[in-house]
Amino acid sequence: MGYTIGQVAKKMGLTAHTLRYYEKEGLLPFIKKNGSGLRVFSDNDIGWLELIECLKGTGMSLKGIKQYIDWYIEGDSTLEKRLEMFKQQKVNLEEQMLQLQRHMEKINYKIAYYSEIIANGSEGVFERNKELAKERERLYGIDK
Amino acid sequence: MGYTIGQVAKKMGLTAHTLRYYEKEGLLPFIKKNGSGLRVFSDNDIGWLELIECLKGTGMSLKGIKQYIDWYIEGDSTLEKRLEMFKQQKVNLEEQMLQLQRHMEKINYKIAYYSEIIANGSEGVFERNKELAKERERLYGIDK
DNA sequence: ATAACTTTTAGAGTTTACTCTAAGTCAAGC
DNA sequence: GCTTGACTTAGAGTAAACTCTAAAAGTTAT
Repeated sequence: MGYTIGQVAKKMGLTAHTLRYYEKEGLLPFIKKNGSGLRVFSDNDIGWLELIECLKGTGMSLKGIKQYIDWYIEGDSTLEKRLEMFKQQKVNLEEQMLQLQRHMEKINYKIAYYSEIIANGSEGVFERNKELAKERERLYGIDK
Repeated sequence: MGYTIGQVAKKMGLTAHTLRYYEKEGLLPFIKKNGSGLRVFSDNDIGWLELIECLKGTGMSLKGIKQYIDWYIEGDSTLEKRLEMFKQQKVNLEEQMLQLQRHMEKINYKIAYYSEIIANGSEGVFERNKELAKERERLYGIDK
């Protein structure tokens, strides 16, 4: 129920430096310190870190995350703002997922292309492999 | 078939500054210049930019992208390396997509949570809304 | 209680990917 | 021919997110 900065860093895949940096930037305003000045992280703090990870991982800047935390601290008068923020983040996320799917198609094509020419040479590759030619046409006009 | 830097910037959603920067970093080694020193972008260059967009959008650094381009220029001896790179990028991409799905669950929960308490207040929210309580339990232990 | 390790602070430094400036050249419309 | 806007270069500046340093103090294992 009380963790050191090193334990949390390990658990969350961050460094202690980064955790101190986050705190300095106002992203971890609830962390307590013990009598000797050492940080004591609670499960609640871990929860905040997981939310930070989620928002950062969906493209929000630390500044944007801080805005959310400031709204949270401000209290119930900011409930709509916070809801709106998550709704917007959902829209962004949906666009990101579509984008990644498009990137996946391109990368799958590249893998198929390189596998083909490594196996059978690049001469007449699109005459030989019609599937590849079709996919190439669908994705580009010319391969790179 | 020949575009100015401004036309390409607009088309690709970048700035002319960024395109010059990419060229300086070795990411666009095939761009020609006309008699007066102005860059003339071809469809092939656009294709390279689309590949750069794909690799960048799947988390590769410009340095990593340059490595691929250098391998491409080096020729057939690097075919396996290039294939391996795309395979690795696919693995990364699959992990990213899973990650985004997990983030989506969290964000959907937050939207449901805020919608609920904006509509009906925060007192006894989890006693009132069992669906929410269940989802909360699944995702956390405690809400933030 | 001593050695080895972790944490503390303020502040400086680094990396990545742009982003802008200045001074000049080029191109298109009137 | 002139104006307006786009383009050129080298190089400086910026923003975000860390990342590290140094010196001191706290903690843990033997």
